[in-house]
Amino acid sequence: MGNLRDTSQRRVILEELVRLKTHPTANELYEIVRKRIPKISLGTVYRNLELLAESKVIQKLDTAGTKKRFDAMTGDHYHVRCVKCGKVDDLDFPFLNSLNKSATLAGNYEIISHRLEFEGICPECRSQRLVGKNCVERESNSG
Amino acid sequence: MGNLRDTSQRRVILEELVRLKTHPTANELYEIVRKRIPKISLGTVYRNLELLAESKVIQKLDTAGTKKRFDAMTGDHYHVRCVKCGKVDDLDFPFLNSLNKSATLAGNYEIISHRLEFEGICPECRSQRLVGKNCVERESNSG
DNA sequence: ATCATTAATAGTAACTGTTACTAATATAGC
DNA sequence: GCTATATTAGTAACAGTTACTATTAATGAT
Repeated sequence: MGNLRDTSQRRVILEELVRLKTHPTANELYEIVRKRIPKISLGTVYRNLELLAESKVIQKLDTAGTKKRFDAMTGDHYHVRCVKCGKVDDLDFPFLNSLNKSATLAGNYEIISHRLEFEGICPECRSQRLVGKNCVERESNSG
Repeated sequence: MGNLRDTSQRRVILEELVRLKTHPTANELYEIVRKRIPKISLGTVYRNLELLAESKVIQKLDTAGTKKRFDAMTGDHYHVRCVKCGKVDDLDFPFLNSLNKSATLAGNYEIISHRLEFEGICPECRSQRLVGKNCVERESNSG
């Protein structure tokens, strides 16, 4: 883990993030880690998530909204966010390596990366719609 | 403008956003509008940007980073952010309408939209690099 | 031009999400 | 076990944003 010391807080933070598939915010992860380390500090969780992202152990998601999210899966891949319940899932979609080159040719920037995120309705919310429940749209309110 | 009253503050906020091509944050726009309305309140700028976005008069950009950005150009189009100087430009790149359908077929979500943003080096920073100046990377520090 | 209604404003307080500070503690290497 | 130092908990501070309320301005009718 590079130059980072092997503290129990850091290990538990990483273990829980690896276990989660929900790309949690720092606050959401903090609530989970607190069950195992009751005296852990929110600042410790924030700091460790940043450190682990800087060390490429995890990935920080620069997604829509004002909260940072984190992902234990560090390879290039896309995400999808449910506009009903707000859940963020991985999307098994081929990575579009050619996009950067195409975009460089299209304009006058030298393109080095892209970020692509999808929005949709997850299977659970889709099945609720079919049943006829009137799910009130919750997320995608950026305020 | 829908049900919105035609106040001078609202008109100036919209005029300046239309004039700008930099997809400014609320604070950046506030500094510009204050030159024309010295007593305008930051809260007024925030509230009007949200109202204008809700009324589809402008577009709110859910881009990377913690600050909201706004764009007077409401049609579907992509943006590119310079990793050197932080500027955000429009990218003249064909809108990938088929992405949503491809993504729906790839997974179990019903995809309804996507957001795609590019990162690169703008012409100005590219030309500085060629001249040999050591530009220290500024943005893309999410802290 | 005036009036009544009501949306909108300025200024301020409060909130959310995040980061910095510092005394104390834990890790790592010897 | 000791020393150096990274890391922590708790707290303060910060950045970005939104809510509150007395006051003001826009609007439509007359």
